[in-house]
Amino acid sequence: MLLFWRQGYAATSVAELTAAMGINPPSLYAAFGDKERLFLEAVESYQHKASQAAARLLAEAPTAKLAIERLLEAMAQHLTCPDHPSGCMVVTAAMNCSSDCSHLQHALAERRAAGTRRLRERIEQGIRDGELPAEVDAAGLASFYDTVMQGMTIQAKDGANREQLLATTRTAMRAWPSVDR
Amino acid sequence: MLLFWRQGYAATSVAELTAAMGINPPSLYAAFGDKERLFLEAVESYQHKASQAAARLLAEAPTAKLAIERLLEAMAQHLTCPDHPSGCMVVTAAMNCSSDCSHLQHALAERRAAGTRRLRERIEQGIRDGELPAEVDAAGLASFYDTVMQGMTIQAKDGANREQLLATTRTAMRAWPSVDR
DNA sequence: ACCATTCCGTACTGCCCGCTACAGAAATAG
DNA sequence: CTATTTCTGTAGCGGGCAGTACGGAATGGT
Repeated sequence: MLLFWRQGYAATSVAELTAAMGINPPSLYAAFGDKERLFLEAVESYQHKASQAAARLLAEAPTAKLAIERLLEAMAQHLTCPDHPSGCMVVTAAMNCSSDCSHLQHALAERRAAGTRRLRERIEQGIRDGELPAEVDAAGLASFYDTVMQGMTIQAKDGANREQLLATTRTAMRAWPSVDR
Repeated sequence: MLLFWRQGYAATSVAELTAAMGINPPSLYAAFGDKERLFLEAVESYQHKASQAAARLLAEAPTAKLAIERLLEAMAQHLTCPDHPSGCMVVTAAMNCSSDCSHLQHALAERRAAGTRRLRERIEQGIRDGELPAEVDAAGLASFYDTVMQGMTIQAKDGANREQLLATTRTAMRAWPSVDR
């Protein structure tokens, strides 16, 4: 998972994977089928924790605004954690793929879309709770904060530190619709 | 350039390049040296137009806020133009690289950093012109709008249309510091 | 203790990669 | 019209890729 995370699907060879796992190619193929299924399992393992944590964050925050804010902050923390590669694996791992693995790109794009959907649902909840005017475009707002988080992945990969990402987070929260707008 | 743009450096083979150019490998190597230098020339050609247009936009806008707003709008237009691959080549083309081409990643990261610098300078100009309070963090604001643009590249690659990106642009402009803040 | 089965390490396959040697064609010069 | 030079197309180089055939070692049931 760490190799795929750091280098992406195509740039990571089976030889690197087997070396990192301390096994030989036949064991890898017996256990996972092929490189592609191993990749999908790695993504699944990555996202299981990440998306559970995000879901809890979104659910437990008292307001939609706080939910988004905490999610952005958690993302800033996650993207710059020194214990693993920087940036979000779901965003970067299948960015440069030739045409023969476009289904991997689509699989990850689908996961990103699912994340946006959860964001939108939390914002819609905020509208129902009266925190936001009914005419607020929940999908557009979710898309905006998703865009910011994906941009933060690029920034993190380019070496931005945590404080810089948190500053971006604070700036992004200024775009939250005010009650009188 | 279009191939590198769509697929990235590593995923584009010399065979594809020669086929697209209608030449044979020896001609390519005689003209460009190797695949890497061809890539750098393609990036240079890409960015020459793009960054000139951006510089003009930034310079000609009457205020810093309008400059950033028009830049974001132009970016939304560029990222979703149907005449070429979606997304920004400088952001995506060397995202997944193995360790042996990390210098290409750094070269593109440097170009991205140069873009952020131009943004910051325009904002600092706005501060000098009294459009913004002196205590505004120009670097942080530039970094924020750069983050949004880079996130828009991911969105465009995931199929977002122009109107969606323009909506994100409008939302991002709400984060612009107001005079009384 | 014996045997069947499962595991694993070596060594390999065919394939495509970036890149190039070389021969024949085209163009230019005398 | 020939000689020389420049270009270009074919065919192939070593090498690394994803994936596998197979023999021997470890395991476990009887």
